[in-house]
Amino acid sequence: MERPEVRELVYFTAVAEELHFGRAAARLGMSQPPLSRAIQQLERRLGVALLDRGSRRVALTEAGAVLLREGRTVLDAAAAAARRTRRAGRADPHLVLVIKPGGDGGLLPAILDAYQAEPGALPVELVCSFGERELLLREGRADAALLHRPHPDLTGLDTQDLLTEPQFLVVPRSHRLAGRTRVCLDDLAGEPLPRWPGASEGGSPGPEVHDLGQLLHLIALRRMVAVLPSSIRDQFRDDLVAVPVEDAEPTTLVLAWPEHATSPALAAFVRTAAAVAGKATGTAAAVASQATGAVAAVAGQATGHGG
Amino acid sequence: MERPEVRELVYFTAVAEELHFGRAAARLGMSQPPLSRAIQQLERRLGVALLDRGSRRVALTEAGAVLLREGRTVLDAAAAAARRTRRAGRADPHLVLVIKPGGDGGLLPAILDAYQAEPGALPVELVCSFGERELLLREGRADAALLHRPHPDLTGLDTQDLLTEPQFLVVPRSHRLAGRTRVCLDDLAGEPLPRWPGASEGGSPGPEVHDLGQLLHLIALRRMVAVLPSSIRDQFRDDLVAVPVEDAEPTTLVLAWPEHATSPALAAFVRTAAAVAGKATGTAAAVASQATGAVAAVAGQATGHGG
DNA sequence: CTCAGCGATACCGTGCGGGTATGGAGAGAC
DNA sequence: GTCTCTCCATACCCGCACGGTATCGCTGAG
Repeated sequence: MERPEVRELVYFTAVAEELHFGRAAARLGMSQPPLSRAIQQLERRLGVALLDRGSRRVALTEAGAVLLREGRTVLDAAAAAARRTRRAGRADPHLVLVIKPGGDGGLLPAILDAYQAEPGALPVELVCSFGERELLLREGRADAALLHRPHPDLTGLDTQDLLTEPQFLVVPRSHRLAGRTRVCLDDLAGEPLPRWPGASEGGSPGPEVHDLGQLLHLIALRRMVAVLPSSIRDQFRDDLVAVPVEDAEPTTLVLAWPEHATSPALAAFVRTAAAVAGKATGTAAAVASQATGAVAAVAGQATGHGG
Repeated sequence: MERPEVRELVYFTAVAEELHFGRAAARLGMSQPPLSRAIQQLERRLGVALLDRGSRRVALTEAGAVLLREGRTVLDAAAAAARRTRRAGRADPHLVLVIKPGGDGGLLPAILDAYQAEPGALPVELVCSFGERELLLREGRADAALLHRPHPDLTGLDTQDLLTEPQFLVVPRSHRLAGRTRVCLDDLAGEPLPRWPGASEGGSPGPEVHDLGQLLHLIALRRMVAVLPSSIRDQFRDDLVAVPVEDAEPTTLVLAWPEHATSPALAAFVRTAAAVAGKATGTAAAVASQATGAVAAVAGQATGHGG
């Protein structure tokens, strides 16, 4: 089979990113010759040239570009494997749920209460993060996350829809649009929109925002406006108003977890969340509809904890 | 970060599968003591017990079960990385397309012709496989595959719909259902259905089938019947007839490829296939609709080949 | 009680990963 | 042209860790 070793992939990734053996060696905390040798050995074992060595310039070959991309996924998978294994071995089993503060659609208290009432429920540790929430799942740092669809990249994750909400424009009372009964997206031309860490860089050049309080504060200060799900109004300050955005497509709150997860505790949590959301919205028919295979399959197993 | 090494994961996987150090060591072609040590070292580095060693019985801990599952994905990713890299470095760049013989909906000749007319088109190598076609993609052995939706597991793959067809029951002329103008699935109770390698084991206990000719032959011999997409009738023998199955949901022929693929040649192939399929079915609107992000993103790049 | 099975431990050799010193080839300065 | 600087490859050496053999210790079966 002739698989590359993790260490070799780390080395190659460093060189491929730096395009410079000396700097890569420094980054790896080693000297340059063994690094050169390791790359040569990797090339020999794969039977493929990975780098074009001009004496003044190092460049990736086609194969090298492929290995850089594929190797990163291997390294990510290995790191996630280590983290998930360690967490599964903890003496105090618990579920880690990552949320966007204020982004729970008001459902979270009911979900947590209902889950804690389940037999064999584990303590749920909440982690707040504005951006990169799905990254925490992929890295094995969390068991589940509350996200919003449409979402840039849900590959590798399974999901359960919880709640679909219309979107509202949030502005200070004194804003030119505050009196409108509805607006459309074109009305927002020129308005500064929030930008959270990790989100679309090129998009809106507004200030970077890290939590909901800060966001609402900045809106109140007329530094920006935002388009948010309707449930955000539960957490409103007196000086803000929400106006329906008629041509913004509704957003769906989804519970997401790493695909192929097998933890019974996670399965119970997903089931509970779907049931609570279904009860809250009355669409009981949709409940437990779409929780994807792996977790559904283990729903019957005995006990276990977050992995 | 403390990532496990590939070699350690291979060792652990062997022990976890055998639940026996001696047999695992034999399978790995080594002796038992270094294997024991390696597992101990892995456990020390992860800070987690992976195995319960009863003196007569070895069992997986919770953490061990997690690492077994996660480790397999790491090993698969590493093997796929090696294969894709090797293939990208081949002197004769080409695309590998895996098809089910007879399962191309009649579109394949037109797609191949149109693709070869594209600037920078690579030779396309066809690989025929009845079962496990998506496995070849995941393993890095092929660049693209023709599959049918609904499909058991498309995770990790991007897809482009090509053609949606109603399904027909295929029976010999002398069959009791041959004269019907339509049937429904209930009519098939008791009929032996084909079983292809890798497909649902528990399902239909019919003979195992490896290619289309064999399948049609077996149907003609009254050893089985099959429900197949309508385009199958292009390849019919005189002694078979096709009857519409009114309650079988239509099947969609999809072109699938590993997600995050970046080969421009593959992007061109996907574009061409979508265009040909759109032209054939008249639904030009759907063309290039849904070819997912990564490949679409590289459609503009210069040249390259199958990775 | 004895024996057999199996994993852990002890000990040893060698191969490989990593270090230092040096070579050699291309690009730029003059 | 040649001098020099940069940067990767080669040569050589060392220590460790991986793998092998021998043996121990535990435990369950008879």
